[in-house]
Amino acid sequence: MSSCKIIQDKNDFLKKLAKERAFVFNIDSSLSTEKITGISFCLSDAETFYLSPDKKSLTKLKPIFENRKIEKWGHDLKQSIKLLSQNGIDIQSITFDTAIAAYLLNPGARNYNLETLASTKLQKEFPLPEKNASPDDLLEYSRQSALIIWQLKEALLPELEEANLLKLFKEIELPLLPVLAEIENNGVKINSTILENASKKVTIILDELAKKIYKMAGEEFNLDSPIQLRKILFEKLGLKTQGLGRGKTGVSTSAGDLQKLKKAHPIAGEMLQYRELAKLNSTYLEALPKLIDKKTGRIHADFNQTVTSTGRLSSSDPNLQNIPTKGEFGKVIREAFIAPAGTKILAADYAHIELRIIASLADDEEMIRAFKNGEDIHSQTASKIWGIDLKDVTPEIRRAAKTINFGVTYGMGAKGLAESAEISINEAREFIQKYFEVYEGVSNFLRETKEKAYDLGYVETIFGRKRYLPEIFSPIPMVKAEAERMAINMPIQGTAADIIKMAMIKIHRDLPKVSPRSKIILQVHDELVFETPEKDLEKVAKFVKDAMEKIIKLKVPIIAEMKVGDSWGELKKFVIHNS
DNA sequence: AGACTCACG
DNA sequence: ACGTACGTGAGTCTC
Repeated sequence: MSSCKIIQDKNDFLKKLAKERAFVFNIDSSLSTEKITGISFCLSDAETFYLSPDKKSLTKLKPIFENRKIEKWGHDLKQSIKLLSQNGIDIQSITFDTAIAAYLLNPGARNYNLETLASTKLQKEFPLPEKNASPDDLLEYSRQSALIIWQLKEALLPELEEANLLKLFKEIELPLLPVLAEIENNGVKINSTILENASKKVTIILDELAKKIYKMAGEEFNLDSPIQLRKILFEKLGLKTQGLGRGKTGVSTSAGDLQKLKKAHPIAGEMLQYRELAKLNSTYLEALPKLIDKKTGRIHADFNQTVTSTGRLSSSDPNLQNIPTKGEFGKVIREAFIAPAGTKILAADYAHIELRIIASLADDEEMIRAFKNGEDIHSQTASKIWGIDLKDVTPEIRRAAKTINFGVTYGMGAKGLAESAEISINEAREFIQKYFEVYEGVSNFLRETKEKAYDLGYVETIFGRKRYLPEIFSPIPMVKAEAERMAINMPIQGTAADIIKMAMIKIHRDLPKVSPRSKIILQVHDELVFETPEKDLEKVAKFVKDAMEKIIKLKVPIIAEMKVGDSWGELKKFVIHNS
């Protein structure tokens, strides 16, 4: 590693940089202040340079970073894009990100930091600096990391080509990077008073529930401790544990199992209420107000691009993809996600996207006809499975059909269906059998997908995103069955992820022309959320709906449902008028 | 650090 | 006889 050359003079370096065809850069920043503390570079002849940026050098860097003819390579560049953007630099032509490349090559790895990649891809030890490292050591580490990134890029590019992942990389994942950076920089406005008031109410209810439960238990205990609850339920109160789930430490007290205990003892119902409210209070009502950024007054979550095995995004710090939707207080929490004065929240949801993808991938005649028909898909499924008229489908029957439609995308078994649809295992077996008679193409598709996983060791989406499943060759039936379910689910969930990512890229590119002040603020797997000036609502809704529905042509129509409101919690269907 | 539980799609 | 529906992230308890 000592072979790399070092440029000494800043102006010489900037002149040289401007003439490069491509370079690696790596930004160091302070975690607390989010300020750029240094930028290391690696140039074409393995020369490295470390820049302590001041106003002047950032000004000189701007035209270089914004020059579309100079390619920029880096590692985990989203944070860098955000930092540059906050300094008025709109970076162009990012053509390699080593973290994303490594993720596409093996999306199950979970860890794509430089230290790990240097070891696995370059057989090099590149340890993190010691805790008591000197400033010189840190500078040297930063410079070395730029060189490592260059070498990783050289190693990963042919691997992407070999695995046929280059198109996915260039056309979806890299263009998505600045979209995610912008979503994170945009953030979402929160009315913390709504959350604080709701938390006060919930705390009072929780106190009352606690008193009730202590009385029923005959003693006080920690309601948040599953172990203590287990002792109360099964030792002190002597409730039967038959038919209940088991974990590694004993009988489960999960919501599903408490539900089964409701008939045996009223304490179960009270615990269910306690759990529901305690969850909302600690995870959302109390937590979210603390995460409002003092500078922007908004919450800026992370949208992670290299986490999931299927190609979905994930969200963290905080997770804005699991904000409650159900119940009285669930609605209140969403009502705290507000649109600033003069704007509205606009939400666009793909309707039954995964089921449409199955219909298309499986080329299932019956399911394709159902979607083309435009009627409610679950009712149609119910009508066909039970051979009854559409008008005779009761809500109960429809609910069962909905469960089975969902279950198909997960590779369900009779037992799982029986549990979640609250029917007997025999009934579940019968439903599944009839389902595969009605949707024969789906049945064949699921079988072929498992066979493909076994032949190739991986499965893939329509865009060639791959998930490797070595467990499919396991001699242990349970391990193999698990891999088969993952094999079934990934092409469906992953294709949906590909599709919404493509839509996000198109929308991000063209939205400023339609409505320069509109912002993408959230992505929740099949939903995009925008903040839009009221006067632009009609044209933005029209543009977004059109972009989402036409981003790819399947064998069935793709439908995006539009909603609008003053907050994420009070959205009403938005009807687009014909022009 | 791991287990449990539960919020979302 | 049995542990079986996919993908996440976070708060809390326990050791």
